Amino acid sequence: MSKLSGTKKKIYDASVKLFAEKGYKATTVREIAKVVGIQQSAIYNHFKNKEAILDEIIDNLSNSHLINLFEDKEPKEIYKKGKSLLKQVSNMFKLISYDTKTDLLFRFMMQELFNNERLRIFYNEEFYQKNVKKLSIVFFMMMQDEMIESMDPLVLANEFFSPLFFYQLQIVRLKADNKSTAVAATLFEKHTDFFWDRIRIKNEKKDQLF
Amino acid sequence: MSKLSGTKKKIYDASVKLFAEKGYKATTVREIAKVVGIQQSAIYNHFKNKEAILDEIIDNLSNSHLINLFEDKEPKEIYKKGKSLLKQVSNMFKLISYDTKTDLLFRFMMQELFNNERLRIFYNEEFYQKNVKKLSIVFFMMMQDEMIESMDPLVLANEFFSPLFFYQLQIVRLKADNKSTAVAATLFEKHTDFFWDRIRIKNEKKDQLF
DNA sequence: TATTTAAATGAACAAATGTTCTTTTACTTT
DNA sequence: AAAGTAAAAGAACATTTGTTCATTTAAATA
Repeated sequence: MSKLSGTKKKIYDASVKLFAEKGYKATTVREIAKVVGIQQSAIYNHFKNKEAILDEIIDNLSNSHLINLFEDKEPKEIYKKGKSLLKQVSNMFKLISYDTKTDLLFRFMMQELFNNERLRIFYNEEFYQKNVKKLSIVFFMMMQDEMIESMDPLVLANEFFSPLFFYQLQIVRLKADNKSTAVAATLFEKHTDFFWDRIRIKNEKKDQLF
Repeated sequence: MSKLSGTKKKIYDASVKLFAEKGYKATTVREIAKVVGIQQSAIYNHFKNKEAILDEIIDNLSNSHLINLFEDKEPKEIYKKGKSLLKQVSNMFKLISYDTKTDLLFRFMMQELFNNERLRIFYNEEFYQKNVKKLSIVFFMMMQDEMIESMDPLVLANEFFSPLFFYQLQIVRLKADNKSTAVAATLFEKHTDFFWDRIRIKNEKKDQLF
């Protein structure tokens, strides 16, 4: 997407912004053109029609940082990091909600989720399933290594994932009203602390001191 | 809302359905009229304009079951119920996502969240803050009664609330594609089990048997 | 029953919107 | 410099959409 002709990229970026802020249906071709600084008819030199812009945005979601919580590293390599790995994942969610590009993509995704089946498929497969499965593999390995308690890894992955998603939604929603996100932002770390502290297998020697 | 003239209620219900399924902007007055079975002009005998329908729906969200997780009971009366109270709250979320009326309201709320400031205020104050605060009071009392471990009650409330919200969104999304919700539905209970088991203060006598 | 009121119809309008087409401009290639 | 190509502008069109209005129909009231 980065190697597009200047104008096409501008149209694309303006559309992401407007679709995220107002929704696809409420955004007009004239508005997009105005943001780019061209005539509405010029848009059709770069995209077949309005829907083609939408399709291209959805196509490119897979390449965004929206979904790469693990930076493409394999579970085997990283599970030993324990809590700091979870901190890292939690931080990725936080970054997504604060980065000015990915937060628009997240908002766009939530905005159009119920209006676009392809987007629901992306959300389910790439954003949710893929990450939760990877998380559950990591948790499974942690269990085998007796770092954390044994239980259904998939349930555990969902329990770790879902608050992060929710807090992310909170941040993006608060930003939509230019409200302070400070309190909500602390919940990312507090979640990881709370979560890890309740699943980790505690050092018995330490415990017996009490 | 129930004591409206027949036609007004029909318009209202059809609008909720269509707004939830396609979004406010994408729904036309002619579509609403078609679902009701009248001419589009007849709608204006009951509502000033299209936006007035939207406003009335938002006004009435406060009266819906969408937000009453506790059935108006006071924390003092209910905190002693412990886990079964959490089960009950968890079940309310599940019911909302399966009830054919409230699931439309929830979908409507998520659909229009970023397009309507009044809706965001409702979401924040009535749906989120109110329930999380009530939850944190309940948790605080449980802590004082030494039923659960001591920690920040508000963090705990968020940790309990957020997965339920997420699973609710999952159900509604899956239903949008007529997919099976069976797996997602089990997560409501598993969340409560997981959560309670990790915060409750365990009976020491029992524990010492091991 | 006669009269008033409310609600539905059918036609129409004005504005908005996606899209197309022709012309003009600007840049690249030979 | 000339020719060719890509992109922008400007005008226009066909639909869609929210809304209005005069007229008819139905229901309630006196």
